[in-house]
Amino acid sequence: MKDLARELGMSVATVARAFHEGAAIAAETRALVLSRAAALGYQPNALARGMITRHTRIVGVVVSDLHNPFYPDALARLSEALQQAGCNMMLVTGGGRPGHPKAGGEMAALRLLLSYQPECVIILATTLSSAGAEACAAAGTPLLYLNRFPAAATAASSIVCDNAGGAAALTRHLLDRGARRPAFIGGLEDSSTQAERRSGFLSVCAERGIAPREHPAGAFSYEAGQEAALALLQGPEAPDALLCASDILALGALETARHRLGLRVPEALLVAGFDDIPMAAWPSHALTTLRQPLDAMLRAALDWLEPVLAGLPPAPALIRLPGTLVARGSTAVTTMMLEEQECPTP
Amino acid sequence: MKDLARELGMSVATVARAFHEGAAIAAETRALVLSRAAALGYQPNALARGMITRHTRIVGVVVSDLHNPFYPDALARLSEALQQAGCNMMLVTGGGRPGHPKAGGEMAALRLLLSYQPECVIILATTLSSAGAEACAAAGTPLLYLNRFPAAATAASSIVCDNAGGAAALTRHLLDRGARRPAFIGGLEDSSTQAERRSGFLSVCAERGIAPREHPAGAFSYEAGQEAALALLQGPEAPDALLCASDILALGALETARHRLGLRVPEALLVAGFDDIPMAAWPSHALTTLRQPLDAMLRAALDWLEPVLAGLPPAPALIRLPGTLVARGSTAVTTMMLEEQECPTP
DNA sequence: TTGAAAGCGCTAACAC
DNA sequence: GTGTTAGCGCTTTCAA
Repeated sequence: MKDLARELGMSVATVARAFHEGAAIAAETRALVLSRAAALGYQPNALARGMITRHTRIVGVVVSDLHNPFYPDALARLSEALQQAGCNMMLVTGGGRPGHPKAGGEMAALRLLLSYQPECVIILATTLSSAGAEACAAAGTPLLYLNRFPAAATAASSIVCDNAGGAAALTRHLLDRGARRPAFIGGLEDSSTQAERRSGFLSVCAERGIAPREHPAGAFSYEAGQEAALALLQGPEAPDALLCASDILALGALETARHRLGLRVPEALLVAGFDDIPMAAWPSHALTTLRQPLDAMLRAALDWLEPVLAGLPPAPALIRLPGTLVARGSTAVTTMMLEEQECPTP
Repeated sequence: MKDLARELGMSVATVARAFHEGAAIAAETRALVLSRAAALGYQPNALARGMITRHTRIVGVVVSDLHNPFYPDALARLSEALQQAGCNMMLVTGGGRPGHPKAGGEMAALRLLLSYQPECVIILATTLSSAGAEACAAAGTPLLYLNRFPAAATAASSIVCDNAGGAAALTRHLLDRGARRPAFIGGLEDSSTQAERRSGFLSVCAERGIAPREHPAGAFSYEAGQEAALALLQGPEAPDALLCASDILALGALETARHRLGLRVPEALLVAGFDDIPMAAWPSHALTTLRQPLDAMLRAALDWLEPVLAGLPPAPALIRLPGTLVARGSTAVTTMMLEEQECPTP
């Protein structure tokens, strides 16, 4: 910038003003500066700018599990939205469950992230313990949870799908289609998503007087779904319907039920998931699921972001948006089940 | 930092030194500073540090298509590797093909990224036209292509899978299993990946004296695979084998062939992909594919990164690593095909 | 509308 | 080992 100023015979201050929307500068001066800058490929240094203005236009994003296809999808949309808002995304990925060897690395990465003075941190994950929230609080960085409800202690904001309501709708759907021995396959033990979905399942079972079964798969992964299916579906009194805490779990269970245990879905077993990842719609799977309202969630996130980028304190929000039940072949009513329904228990 | 220095009765320089590995500072002084800093949740400002040292430890990453499951996978590993190297990742996502409405946004985002003075930019994508490379060159930022071979003009480095060799191996695999009318389903028109995979296919066809067929799907997506299958597989002289330029394409084609066209795979149609995304291994799909050597590619990327982070000019590399053919059910030899093979053309 | 000058938070010479 | 000083590239008062 100093070079540019010298070359154009102006002060650095004038050159700097050319790069600012509302600055007091003659239109022609600005045009001159900008054209010369473009020719040189010059751009103001965002680090230096950030130091002075105390606005970096960096948004930190923490994603725990890119292997669950829900997250790449959400991340892509979030990234697009941030780019449109003129922000830059710093990404931290964190492997696995808290207490896991990798969890430490995640915290270190978050701390490193915070040292770049991001405008805020968005946690797009079911994990990351409260330690992360504390670190953000200590740094004075606003925190938004997407798809996770914060622990009671934190002052963070949160935007989630109505997990309990969605799971309840799915459970009713399963029961209405003739399920008599439904089971819930849980995901990551200490995630709010899992807890809420489970409670939706349990409450509908209670309401209908059905004994709930469940299996803690321990993770939101295809492999966990496989293991859960193997553990649950063998033996005489096996479940006749599975509500899985996420689609990727459901697909692992579904594939295992069909191809390893030889169970027909939906004839002998109903399966439902949660999220509506792209693979759920593939005809081989045709997985009934609850579609998360991603668009609405991101819109809410951007609304939350607006004051934060303007330097104002964020409006602490706890937003819960309803999803949509998407019924597909994995819970289709077959003739066999209709007959069962007509003459329930002997 | 000033506050900390005052509180501890030291100069800012001493406090600063506590945060640097090799700095000349007494062990006890350092311990004192670090413990007080930890208590306050203080961390040095990375922006200020970056300005002086001219090392930001920011690595820019451009990903074009998070909807293709290959990329989240690669991104997750890259991110982990970068975090381990003490770097922070700035992510730019870019929608679609060049010339597309979104392509402009991608360039704007890249320019914004460059203004944060990243140590380098890694392009994890088949797209992003040479304009991106020029912008990096103008900014003096080293550029590494992962999974894309650069245009002749650029000075950028590149790490790719041996696409031509892999596609050739797959083509031989298909022909050895009895394919007589193989077709290639291409992806994004102007990507090097697509061009190299296509050339591998064509050269083996030529070598074996087989007339190649092909269909330009126009994108590396499930939907493009669906459309390609519909366009190719109807009519009397339809292909009996598909080599798809990527797994996600192949899965779109495979699902459509089976569920919409009623074709049996592998009995009536062989299908192979490229990449080895997780879904390829799911039993419903059991897709034969060529596994990209992601681990080796990332290792090579880190080797390339090392001098760059040290401030040295990067060793311009054009690294091509061999993949592994993974044979699965979608190209299994069936009795029917064996018979065909035993008495080829009447 | 422009220029001069101060300073954001930190590091790196250089003295001591 | 530690303090002093200058300055990274920019924005932003304040005067002109």
